[in-house]
Amino acid sequence: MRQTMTGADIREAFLRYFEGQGHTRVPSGSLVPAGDPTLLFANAGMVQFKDVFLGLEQRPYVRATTAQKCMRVSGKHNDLESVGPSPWHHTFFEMLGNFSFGDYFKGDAVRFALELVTGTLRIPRERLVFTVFEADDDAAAAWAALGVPADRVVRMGERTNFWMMGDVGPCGPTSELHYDRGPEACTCRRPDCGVALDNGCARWVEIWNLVFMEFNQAPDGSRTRLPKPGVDTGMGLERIASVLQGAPTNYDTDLFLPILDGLQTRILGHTAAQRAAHTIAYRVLADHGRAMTFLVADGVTPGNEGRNYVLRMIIRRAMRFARRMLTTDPGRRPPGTPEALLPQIADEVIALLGGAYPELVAQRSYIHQVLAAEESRFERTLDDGLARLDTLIAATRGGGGAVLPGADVFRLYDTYGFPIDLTRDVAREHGMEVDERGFRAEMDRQRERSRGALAFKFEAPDRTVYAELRDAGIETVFTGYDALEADGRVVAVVARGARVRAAEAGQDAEIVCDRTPFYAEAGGQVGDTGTIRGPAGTVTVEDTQRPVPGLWVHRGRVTEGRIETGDRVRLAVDGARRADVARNHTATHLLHKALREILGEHARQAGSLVAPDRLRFDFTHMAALTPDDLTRVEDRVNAQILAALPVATVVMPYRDALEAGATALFGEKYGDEVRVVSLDAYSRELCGGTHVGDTSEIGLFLVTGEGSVGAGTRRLEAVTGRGALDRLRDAQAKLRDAAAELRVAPESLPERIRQLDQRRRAVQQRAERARAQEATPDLEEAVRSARDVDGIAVVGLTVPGADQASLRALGDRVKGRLQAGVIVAAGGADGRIEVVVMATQGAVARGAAASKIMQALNRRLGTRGGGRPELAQGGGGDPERLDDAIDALPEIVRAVLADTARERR
RNA sequence: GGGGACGUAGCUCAGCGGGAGAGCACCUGCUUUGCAAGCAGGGGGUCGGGGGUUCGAAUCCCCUCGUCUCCA
Repeated sequence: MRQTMTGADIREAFLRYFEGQGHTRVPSGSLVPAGDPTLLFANAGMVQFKDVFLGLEQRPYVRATTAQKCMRVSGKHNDLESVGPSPWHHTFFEMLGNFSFGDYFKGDAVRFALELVTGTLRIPRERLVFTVFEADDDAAAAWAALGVPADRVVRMGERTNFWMMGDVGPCGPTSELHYDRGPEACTCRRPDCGVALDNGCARWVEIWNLVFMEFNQAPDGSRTRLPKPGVDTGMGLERIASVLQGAPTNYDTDLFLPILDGLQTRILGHTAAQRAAHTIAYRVLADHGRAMTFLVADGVTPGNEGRNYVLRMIIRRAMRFARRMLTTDPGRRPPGTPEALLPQIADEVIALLGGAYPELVAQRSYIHQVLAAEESRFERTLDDGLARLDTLIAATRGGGGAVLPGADVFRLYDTYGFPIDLTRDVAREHGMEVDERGFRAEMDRQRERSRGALAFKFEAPDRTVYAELRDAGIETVFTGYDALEADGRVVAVVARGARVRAAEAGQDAEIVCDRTPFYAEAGGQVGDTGTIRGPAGTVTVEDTQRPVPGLWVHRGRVTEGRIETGDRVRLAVDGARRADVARNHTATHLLHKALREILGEHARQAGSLVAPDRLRFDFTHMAALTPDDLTRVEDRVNAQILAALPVATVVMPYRDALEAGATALFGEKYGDEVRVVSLDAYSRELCGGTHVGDTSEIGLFLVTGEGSVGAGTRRLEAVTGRGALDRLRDAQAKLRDAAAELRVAPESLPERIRQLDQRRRAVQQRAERARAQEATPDLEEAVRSARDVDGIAVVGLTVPGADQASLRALGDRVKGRLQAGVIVAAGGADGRIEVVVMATQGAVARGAAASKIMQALNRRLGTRGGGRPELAQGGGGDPERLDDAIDALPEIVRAVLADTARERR
C-alpha cells in the first residue's frame, strides 16, 4: 500500500527530481521583491529570476528549481473576500517551479512535467488533461511525442494559454496540466463537461502551468522571437497536495489541518460542532495566519500604504472573523480577553512550516511583538468606532429614522477605520439598517479620487538603452576596491537616453568605460564622484550608477573639450569624499550590530543611506528608542571604533557565508558568490560597499536623530569623522555663545536657564496682577460715576496703557457691583484704542447688548470690534476721540435702546 | 501616490472667531474609616510647531511635524 505524500514530501520530491535533471536548487526569494517597485509581493516562482529572463542579469546556472513563497491579494481571480468561502483561494501559498534560462525548451519541459507527475507523484496518466495554446503546434507535438493521445490535448485561446509579464517584454504560449477528479466531482452539470469549457467546474483542477517564453513584445504590440527562449513553470503546492491527499479542499491537506486543529483545541477550546459551525472563520484564520506570519518574517510591518497596508488588511480581516465567531461561540476564550490571539496562531504556523522556512523560527519573538501590537491597535480602533456608532444610532433614532445614512457609515469606515460589517451587525442588533447604496456611492467616489491621482504615477526608468549595451557585449570591470584611479577606454557614451558617439563641453552625458574605480550606488552607498580625463576633454562625474548588472554608468557633464567613444581615459575618484563615505559605511555595520545587541535580534536593517556627510539607517523595531537606548548604542559603536577592529573582505560561496554567521538583508538578491565584510569577529555582513581599513579610522560616531518611518520601523541618523567633528564644534560654539549671553560658565547654563525661567514667570504673574489692580484706581468711584439711562447704570472708564485682559478684569469687578448695567472700559497705547464693553444680563434683557454698543462705538471712534451680548471687544481707532465718546456714553446707550426697541416691534 | 480625522492640564476629552474649561490624577486642610469615599481650597497649559487673515485666533486659511484611518 502506498503511503500518502505529505506537503513536505511533495516539496522535497519536486526539488529533488529537478536537481536530478541538472537544476540548481535555489532558495525561495523574499516575499518582498528586491528592487522591483512595480510588484507588491512575489506572486510567482519566476519573480526572483525576472531580470535573468529580461537578459539584464546572468546567473552561474541555466537550470533552476525553487519552492517560492508567494502572496496574491488583488487581481482578477483573487479577491481577498473570496478567501475563506472558496476552498481553493489563498493569500499566501507556495509555488513549486523549474526554470530554463535559454537552455532546454518545450520538449524537455513537457517531458519533465509528465515524468514528475506520473512517476514521482504517481498520478495515473488517464487522470490528466493537457492544454496548449491554439497556435502552438510545437507543444501539441511534444505531448504527442510522449504518447499522449490527441483527444487529451486541448487547444485553448490567448486568454488562458498565453502569458505576458506586462504590456511589454518576454511572453509566450503556455501549456497546463489538469487533473480530473472524476464525474462525481462535477459541479457544472453539463453533459459536455470538460477542460475546454473553462467554466470553473470543480471536476478539473489545474495543477501545473508551463510557460514557454518565446517572444519579446514591443510597445506597439508586435512580437519578435527571443534569441534564447526559456521555460518558467509553476505548480501550487497546496493544490497538488489536495489532489494527492484526496482532500475535498486545500484546507483538508496537511498544510492546513494542523493549524486548524491547533486553533480548535489549543487556542479556542472549541468542540468539533463549534468548529464545524465556523468553517469559514477557521479557514480565514488559517490562511491569513500563514500570510501574516510569513510577511512579518520577511520584514513587512502593518501600516497604511502599499504592502504594509495589505498586511494590515489581512490582520484585521482575520480579527474580524475571530471576533464574530467568539461572540457567538466563545469557547474557552471569552471575547475581549486581553490575551493576544494572533501570536498564538503564528505559533501554529511556525510549528508547521518552520522546518522548511527557518526564518519563521528565527523571527518568532519579533513576529509575536508585531502581531500583538497590531491586534491591540485594532481593538482600540474598534472601541473608538463602537462609541461613535452608538452616538450615530442614537442620533438617527432621535430623528425618527431607522436607516443609518450612507455618508455617516462611510465616514465611520473611511476616517475611523470601523469595519462596515461590524456596523451592519450592530445596526441589526438595534433593529436598524445601513443605507448600503449611499455607502457604496461614497466608496466609489473615494476610488475615483485615488484612480484620478494615479494618472501621474511615476514610470520605471527606461533601461532599454542599457540592455542594448549589454547585448552588444559591453561590460565594465570594477577596480575600485583597491584603487581610486584607473586607466580605461570609453566604450559607450549616452546622452538623453540614447547612444551617441561623443559629447561636447557643456553637455550632460553618461560615460561607460571598460574598467572603472568608481563605485556605483548600491546597498545604500551613494555613487562615487570624480573626473574622467581623455585626450581631448574632461568629464566631471556627479554620480555613478549600475542600471543593469555588469554595467557602470558615470553621470556627469563634459566640463572641457569633448569625450568620444574609443578615447583612452584616466578615471579618478574624489578620494576625500570616498573616505568619508567609507567611514559612514563601516559605521553603519557597527550600528547594525550594536542595535541587535542592545535592542534584540529583531532589530534588522530595513533601509540604509550611506552618504559622505551622514548616514541614515532604518530598522525594524516596535518602539521609539529611549534616550538611554541611544546613549548605549552610541557608546557601543564608539567602543568598537576605539578597539580598532581590522576590516577584512572575502569573497566566498553564499552558503558558506551564511554558515559563518554573516548577516544577509531582507529582499536582497545574492548570487552564488558573495562578498563578506567582517569587522574582526564582531560583525560579518554580506556587503558590496567600500570600507575603511580598520574601525579606528571612523574617528567618532554621533547619533543626530531618531524617528519613525512607519509602524514598526525606526530611523536613526548619525555622523562620523569630519561630520562629527563639525557638529561638535558647532554645538560648542552655540553653547559658548549662549553662556556668554547669560554671562555664566557653560557648565552652569542649565541651572541659570531654570532660574531665569522661574523669575520670568514670577515677574509675569506679578505684572498681570499689578495691571489688574492699577486698572481700578478706585472701584467705588467708578461705581459712583455711573449715570442712569432708563434704569440702566452706565459706567465709562479710561485707563491709559491698559490692554484688553486688564480691561476685562476691571470690567468684571465693576459689573459685579451693578444690578443692571453697562460698562465701557477703554485704554490702549501706541496710538491705538483698546475697548471692552460689558453688559449685565439685566441690561441685555432690556436691549443694551454689549455688541450693539460696540458697534456704535466703532462708528464714533473708528475702532473695529464686536462680540456677544454680554461681552464685546474692539481696538484700533483714534485715541483723540476717546474722551468725547466716553462722555457721550449715555446718549449712545439710549440710542441703542431705542434701536433695539424698534427692531423688537 | 490620493483622500479623511485628530494633536488643548500628568491621563481622557469638551470648547471651534471675543473671558482657556470638565472629569480623573496630584498637593493642602477638614471629615470619615467598606468597595471609584466626601467636603473645602490649591498647583499645573508656548491649546503640536511656523506663517497668514482679523481690532481680536485654541477656534478660519496655508505650510510643517506626529498619530489614527480609508482608497490605489
